[in-house]
Amino acid sequence: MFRNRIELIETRIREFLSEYYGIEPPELIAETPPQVEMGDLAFPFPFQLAKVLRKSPLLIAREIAEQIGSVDGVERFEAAGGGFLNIFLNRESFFKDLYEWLSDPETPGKSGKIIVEHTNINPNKAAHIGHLRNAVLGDTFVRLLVSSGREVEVQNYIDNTGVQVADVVVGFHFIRKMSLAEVAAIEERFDYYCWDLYAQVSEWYDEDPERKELRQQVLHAIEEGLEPFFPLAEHISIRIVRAHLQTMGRLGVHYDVLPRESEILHLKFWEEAYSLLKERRAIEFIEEGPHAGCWVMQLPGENGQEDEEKIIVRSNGTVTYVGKDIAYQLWKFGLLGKTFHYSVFDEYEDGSKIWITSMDSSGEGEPRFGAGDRVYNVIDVRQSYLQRVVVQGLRSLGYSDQADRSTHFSYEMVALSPRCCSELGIELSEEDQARPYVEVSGRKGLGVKADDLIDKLFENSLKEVNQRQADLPQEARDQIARQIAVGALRYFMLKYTRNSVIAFDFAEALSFEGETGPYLQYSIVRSSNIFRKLFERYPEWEGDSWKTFQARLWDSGAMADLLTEDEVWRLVLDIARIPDTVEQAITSLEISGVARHAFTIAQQFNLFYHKHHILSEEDESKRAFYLSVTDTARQGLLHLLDLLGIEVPERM
RNA sequence: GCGCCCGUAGCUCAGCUGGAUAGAGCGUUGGCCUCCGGAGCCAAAGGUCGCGCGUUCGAAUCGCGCCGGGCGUACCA
Repeated sequence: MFRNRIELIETRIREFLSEYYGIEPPELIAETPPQVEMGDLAFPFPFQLAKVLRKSPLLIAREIAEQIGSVDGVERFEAAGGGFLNIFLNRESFFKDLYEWLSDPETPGKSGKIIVEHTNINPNKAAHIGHLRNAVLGDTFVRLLVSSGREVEVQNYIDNTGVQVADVVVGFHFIRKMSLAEVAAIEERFDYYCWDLYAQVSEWYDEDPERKELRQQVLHAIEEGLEPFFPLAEHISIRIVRAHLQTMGRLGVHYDVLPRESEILHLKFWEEAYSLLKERRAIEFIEEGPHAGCWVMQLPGENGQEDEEKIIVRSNGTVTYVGKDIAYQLWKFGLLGKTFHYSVFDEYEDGSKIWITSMDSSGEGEPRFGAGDRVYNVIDVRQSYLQRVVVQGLRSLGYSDQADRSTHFSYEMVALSPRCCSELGIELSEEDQARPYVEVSGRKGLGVKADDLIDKLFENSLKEVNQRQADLPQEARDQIARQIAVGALRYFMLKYTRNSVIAFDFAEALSFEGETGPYLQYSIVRSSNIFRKLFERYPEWEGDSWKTFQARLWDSGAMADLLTEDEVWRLVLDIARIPDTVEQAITSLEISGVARHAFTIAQQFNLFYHKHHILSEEDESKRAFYLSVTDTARQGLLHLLDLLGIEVPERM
């Protein structure tokens, strides 16, 4: 709604410039003045016109402000600074429109299915904080897309036949010497058990590099479906995937389908892609040189760089990981001529199902996945090179449209601060001590497990809730503590820009004060409390009946006077900017802006809350006005937190 | 070597496609509950925006070159 207004104003300015000066102006960019007192919009274009019109920018801005006349929705124009054209909106009509928009903020549907792949954790150990960043970013991005009317399919790829699973199989079979039955009988947390085992296997390899032969042997057996390794690998990966879904489920992260590498293998996706790649000369066979005997793809060098070769098929005939990824990407766009079968893997509380790929049809009701119009792969920045290869694969095959619609949603890793390491009891080398952060390493078992962090957050918030809400039954307190823990964690993962490395620090992650999820939740709880108390004190305002007082105010024409206060107006403007913020987050893949915007609004609201005592306001129309503002902030924040996947407790 | 990213307050980070006096949180210091809940609010202190050129009416933002740090660059995934 804000955008529409701006566009109307821009059109009018454009008309005026051509009538009055007879010129076509450059791009009109609407900015926000540094202070509300200076106006609601600022146009710097007079600076650019100065040369053409041979007048000072300030003079131009003045002429326009004086001559343009009245424009719909605009209170007045003003020349400011060295030559800005500033605009003051008509606050009353603006506020009323905003209020209406908030009652139904969703945008109409758009056609085309968007596929978002995220999480994608190797199913051989517990999830850690790095995986949390991926899942929370991916899940939030999905929420943003859905709210803007897009159809979205969420895929979580499972590499169940890779080396990482093989390593754990090696650990169980050769180190622990356990059978499948014995492994199945393990009662302790399986993902945690494997976390330690995987680290142990890595050390075991280091002691004697020849032991890595076992990995190859196991890997081969898994691919071929041979006893005893294949069933063991299957058991491990399925059990770990369940653990991962459980972990992510705690944060409200859901998936539609789990495509597995085993099906990609057995349904011969790669063979299909391979023949396509050869047929269309996207890859070539190398006769001599260091890559002799390999099939490689040419990567056009960026800005004057030399072309590079990326090996897709090794000289021994086996395919690299990227090769399989190209096949998978082709399938995502429905370009492979092959597809999976599916069976139900699990069901969420809301009744929606999560499907997993399978070899055979499970019968009726099998959904159709893949064949998207746009694909986003949420993967950390370290995989940029491989993602570039995948996209080049599509392009080389002649699918340049699909290549253009393939997006690597990249983000920086979560690392551990040295302080965090010492808190975990991890000893660092002097060299590592001096670093700003240390990479998480599953191989070394170095990291913070996702569930441990969530547990700790829950424990801390429960302590607070027990203090503040002692009268509530335990179950209710647990529920609130859970919501706060999730709110804190999701916000923490979203507040940083994508390409900043998070040097994980417990003190910051566990904070509930300042720029945190709980601060946002608290602001909303406060606004709810106002209404609850209102209904207690003024029964005639109960439910929606306060809106009759609001309607009276709106008709009275007293609104304009009440909206003169800049603090209130700033809050209103910030709420009106929500759709822009969301749209910008989608196009720039930068979600932190949405998180920050929510914080800004919450801050403004808290300021307003402290400045005005709403319930004791004697003047009914003023009271109705303050309630309208409260309601606006509340709706805006609820909408934003919904997008961020953060629930709001009843009390806290 | 080459490519990508980062360098802004003591610490952690914002700063939109260049725009008006560089912001927030934490921490520090000092205030604020006869009042809708203090997970809150207010105030103060704290900055050569890594350095140097350049483009521009205007640069934290764009270009080039340095310095410091990180990550990629495998017949690993």
